[in-house]
Amino acid sequence: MEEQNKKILLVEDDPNFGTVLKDYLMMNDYDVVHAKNGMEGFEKFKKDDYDLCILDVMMPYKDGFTLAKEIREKNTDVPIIFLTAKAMKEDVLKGYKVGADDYLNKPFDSEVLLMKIKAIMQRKATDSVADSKQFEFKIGRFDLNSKLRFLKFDGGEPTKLSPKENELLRLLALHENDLMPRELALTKIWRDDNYFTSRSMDVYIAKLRKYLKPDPKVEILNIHGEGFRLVINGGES
Amino acid sequence: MEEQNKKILLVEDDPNFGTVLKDYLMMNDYDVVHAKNGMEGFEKFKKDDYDLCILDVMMPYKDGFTLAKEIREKNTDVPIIFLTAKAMKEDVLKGYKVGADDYLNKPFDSEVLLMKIKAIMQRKATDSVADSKQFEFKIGRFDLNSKLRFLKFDGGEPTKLSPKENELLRLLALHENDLMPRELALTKIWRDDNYFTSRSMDVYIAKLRKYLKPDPKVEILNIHGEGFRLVINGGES
DNA sequence: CCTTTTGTTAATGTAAGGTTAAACATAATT
DNA sequence: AATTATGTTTAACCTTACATTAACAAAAGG
Repeated sequence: MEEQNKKILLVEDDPNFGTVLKDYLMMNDYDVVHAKNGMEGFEKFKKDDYDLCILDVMMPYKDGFTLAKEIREKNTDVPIIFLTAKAMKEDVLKGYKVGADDYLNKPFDSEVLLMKIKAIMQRKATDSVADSKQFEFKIGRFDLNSKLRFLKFDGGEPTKLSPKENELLRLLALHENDLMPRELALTKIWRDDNYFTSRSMDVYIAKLRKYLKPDPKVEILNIHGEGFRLVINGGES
Repeated sequence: MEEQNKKILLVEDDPNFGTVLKDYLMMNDYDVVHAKNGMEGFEKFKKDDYDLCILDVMMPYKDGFTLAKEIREKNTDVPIIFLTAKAMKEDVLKGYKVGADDYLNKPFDSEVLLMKIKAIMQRKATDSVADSKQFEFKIGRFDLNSKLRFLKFDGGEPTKLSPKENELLRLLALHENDLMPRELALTKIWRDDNYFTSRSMDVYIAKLRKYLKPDPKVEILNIHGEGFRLVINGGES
């Protein structure tokens, strides 16, 4: 079986440049979908799964950062590369905060872009081994569907989870019975590790504990200074 | 105990710039080792484990790329950031080929560097599953899980250990039946060897002895002026 | 001895975590 | 446009966990 081509979402409002770049990437064996603006970009993103997003920062109506934020809400993992005309510091910082994987100033060399793409794809390839797209978890008498953000108790009526609640519970479940380091959740979910995000996370731990109360065998334990542990008591006898 | 700081190897031949950068990074809670040239950089790299390498490209004797290649031979995973004065395309490509994680042109904004470092560490944070250090020990009838900081007696209810208790017991277990020098624990755990830390350690030895009391075969013996010895009596007959 | 090192317990101060509510922000609905 | 619902952050206050220090007793070793 030959390798499936990687799928790239390219959002670029300049039609000439966009077309040229699209063709160039396709010549290099990537499947490219080209959106002409932020709106369209988001629509196309929702409709399909992509391995990488290349976003122009300067676009009318909806700029690249805003688009990136929307994309991040739906998918915390997909790599994002920003293209920008100006090398403004604030922009770069803003980009990294939204979770940029890389940053390119126009005009850039297409070969350099290719290398960056390769490097990023490679990184993701190794990461994803551990990451293993997993969306459904059994947590004691609960069922978590992390894609729909539903938490069901004994197969009854599902409780809706907010994005943060959901992500946090998912991370905990991925590390069931094992340590889920604070830092991991903060960098993965909050994308920043400081006093406030840390307190915010504590608030969410409290919320999750409340949700999980119906099953006394399920607990979220704290490991002081390290992180949290989702334990299912009497899980394996 | 607070999170262990990330360790950065900085290889930069310009003493002024290097020192300033080092200080700046240290102010931001990174442990930084500064090497003044490629040779020294490689020596230091071999001697310790680093979470990130920041390499100047233009250096006498051994340039950053060559150094990076050597580093890659020993460690395929450690992230590398290149610093370079010129934004030459060949350089950038060469950098990515050697497995660069990022690339910065001098002069760069220090905040941007910080964000890049954060982003990279974040990426690596997931991988750390593969880190596999030694976390589990059998100590007589006890089981120590040094990751969760648990000490179980006869497979019963685990006792929670504090970070220091845990680290100290782990060090003792690593040297089971053998001398664990005072100095080792003090430098490794307390990061300082003076009267007070030494007394503090004695307090922790007392605590550990209390924990270990249930199994009379397990003892922590003192070797006057030298250190401690964790012995399991009748361990191997 | 008598000085240094170690054993042990208790007191203190600081940092981290638990919890609740208010503030803020954003999207959805009217 | 105004209102309501929803999600998230910030603030406040309280509790628990942890590390250090002090104080005093007991061994060790010259």
